[in-house]
Amino acid sequence: MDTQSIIDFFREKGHKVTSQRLAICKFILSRKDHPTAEQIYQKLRGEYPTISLGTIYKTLHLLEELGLIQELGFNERRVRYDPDMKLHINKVCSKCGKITDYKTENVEKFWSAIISDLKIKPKGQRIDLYYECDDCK
Amino acid sequence: MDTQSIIDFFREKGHKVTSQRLAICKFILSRKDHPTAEQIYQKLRGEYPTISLGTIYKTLHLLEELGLIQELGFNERRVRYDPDMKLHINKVCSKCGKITDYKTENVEKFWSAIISDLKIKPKGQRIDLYYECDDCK
DNA sequence: GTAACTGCAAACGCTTTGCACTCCC
DNA sequence: GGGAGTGCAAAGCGTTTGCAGTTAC
Repeated sequence: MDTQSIIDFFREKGHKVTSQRLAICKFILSRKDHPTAEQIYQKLRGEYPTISLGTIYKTLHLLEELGLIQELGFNERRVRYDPDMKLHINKVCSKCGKITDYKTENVEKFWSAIISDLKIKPKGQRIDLYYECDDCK
Repeated sequence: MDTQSIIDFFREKGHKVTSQRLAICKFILSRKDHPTAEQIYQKLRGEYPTISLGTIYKTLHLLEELGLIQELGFNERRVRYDPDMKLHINKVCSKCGKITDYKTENVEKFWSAIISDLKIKPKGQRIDLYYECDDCK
């Protein structure tokens, strides 16, 4: 999603476009490591010295409402934000907490088999696989 | 897991058996609705009027360490506790938050195909499927 | 007897909220 | 110009921690 598409998207949905909102949105959508609000804050306060955690949270909630990101509660206290709304597996290292996304055709195939078994309309999903990553072995 | 097995299990692992610990353990292991610490507290304080939330949390952490239960962070603030450590899908209503477990042979096949693709030793998993339950439709 | 466990209350830390100020549109 | 958005600080709230008293073994 490029900058102009994001701007158009907000306006279509009736939300104003501010530089903070745009920066948070561009940042989270480009990340694959499921950052926390604090990490986003630390990263953006260089360019936007007056940005506040409150604004980060409000923007993230807006993005979730609009269906652009997903909140993932892991068993740390903090929530992480995942910009990938499509079917994928979060490979989570149970020691260091590092998260890597994983996708294959097999995931798609087997998931759709399960969905059709269940006869329900899925609204989303979240699949975690816990393991020990190479660095922690 | 019956009462005697729980007692034996604690002793084998070198932990003392107290009436509080036993009650918490029996309660959570029998539940399929992934209760929160507060719900466990409210339920048990009838029989154990002096039991404290601190004890509930300490016991739940012990049970997790021992591999008897799993902590599930959903996007509420509270953590839920799931006594089913085996492969299953948490069907989560995205409106009311109700959770139902689901298991089939297809789920097993789905997961083992993915595991063998990935060539890693899984240490656990967590699969959520979000939908709208009948009551919320 | 003593080390582990409990209960209480205070501390913690992430997240939310309220409100005056600002800035898109 | 007006209402949505921001920034700040305080409040909220689930969870953790410390410690004195208690209990299992």
